[in-house]
Amino acid sequence: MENYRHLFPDLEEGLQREMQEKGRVLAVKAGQVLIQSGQNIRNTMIVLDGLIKLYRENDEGNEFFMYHLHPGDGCALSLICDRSFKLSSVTAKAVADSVLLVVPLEHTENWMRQYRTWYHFVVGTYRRRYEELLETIDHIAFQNMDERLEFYLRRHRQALNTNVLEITNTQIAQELNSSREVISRLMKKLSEDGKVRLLKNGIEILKL
Amino acid sequence: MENYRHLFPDLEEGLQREMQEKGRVLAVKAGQVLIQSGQNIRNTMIVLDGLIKLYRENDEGNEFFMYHLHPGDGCALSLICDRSFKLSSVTAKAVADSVLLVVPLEHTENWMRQYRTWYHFVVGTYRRRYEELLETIDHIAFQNMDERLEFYLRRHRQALNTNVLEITNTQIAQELNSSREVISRLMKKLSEDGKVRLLKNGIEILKL
DNA sequence: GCTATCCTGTGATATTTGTCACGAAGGTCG
DNA sequence: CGACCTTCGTGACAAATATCACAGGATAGC
Repeated sequence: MENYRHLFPDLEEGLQREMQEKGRVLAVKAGQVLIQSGQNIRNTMIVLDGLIKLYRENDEGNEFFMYHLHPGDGCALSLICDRSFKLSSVTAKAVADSVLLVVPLEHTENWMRQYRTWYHFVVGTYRRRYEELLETIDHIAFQNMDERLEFYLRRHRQALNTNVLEITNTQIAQELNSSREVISRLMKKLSEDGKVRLLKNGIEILKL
Repeated sequence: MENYRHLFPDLEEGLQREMQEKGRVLAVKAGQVLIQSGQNIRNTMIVLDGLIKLYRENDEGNEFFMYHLHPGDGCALSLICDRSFKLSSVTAKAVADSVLLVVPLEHTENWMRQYRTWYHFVVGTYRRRYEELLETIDHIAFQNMDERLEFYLRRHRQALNTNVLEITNTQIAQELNSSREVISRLMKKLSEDGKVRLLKNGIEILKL
């Protein structure tokens, strides 16, 4: 945890110490599922390193990409659980090898009243995620697949900080709840427009 | 405010007094717009009476129904604003004549640390709205228009607590970001299936 | 009663997206 | 090398939804 203090410049000294004492550092492998849909939440999770992806899932096994969590981000759903240990309705999966700080919920509720900076952290987290969800709704509600695909690519380029995304059309189709063929065709169009280049095992983003 | 105490059985005595002192009671007419997209938020709003509808809007004037606020509900976006006075990205409109409690943000941040019950109130509010948004995403992402329409009708019957909705197809189409004709056709189907009855100025929900 | 307006119903058609079928390219492993 | 797997591209088709055009009914205001 000491190595990660730079991620939380706004959190006060005492709080940082408590995070170190009460929290457990957990390393996870790329691809590992952290929270399964329908599982109880008993811990707050904060990303220290790596990258986490959050999905919404439904009964029939369809999934839908919500947003990424970067180092310094907390998982909104697990930050405030109101003691009721509600069921989680999303799936969190590590995109890259990642490191998490796991803190039992009983501590974080105390921090909420004890540390003004923690309150700001939680409030900021929730608000950002809420607005990110709103943005997602905008896209599904108002836009066509081609625009949504471009947005998806931009988002992923930014999150992974690379112009080359090693990802299959099948995977994209799943996360946008579309079908491989549709993505394939749209991708061809993007390529013809010079917006991306199709590599043999991924996509290079040229200008989006 | 005294008349509305029963709405907040969980809020502690001192807090209720402060709400009464610091808050301003505001009556609004049905149809009135409370928060316009892009407007600054400087006050927390809590619904005391009536019914408020929240919409997401985009640049081209399309709107999309998000959820209702009932008496006792706080407006999530305005509850925690993190002092940054961010722009609001939604529109709130009174469905019926309504009464609101308006509290300047500087007070509510203090309450957050001072009153444990306020903290729970805010946390609960945010979480519920967050999950409501998730549910909305499920519907747009995974379901067809007919299912979404049924869900819309159920939601409105529940919110308005009546089986007769005085609402036009045009209005529904807007809120689902569809078109009047589509709603008209689907409504006919619902009627043929005996799920609704089409009245001359509204819809009676029979079994949904 | 006349006109303007709003809401509705409906056919025809276009667009978007999903589904099915199939073949090609590349990779892995025995 | 050959069997197998995954991925991709693509044509043909189906389904869902949007759009256009138009007509009828209700209602408010004059």
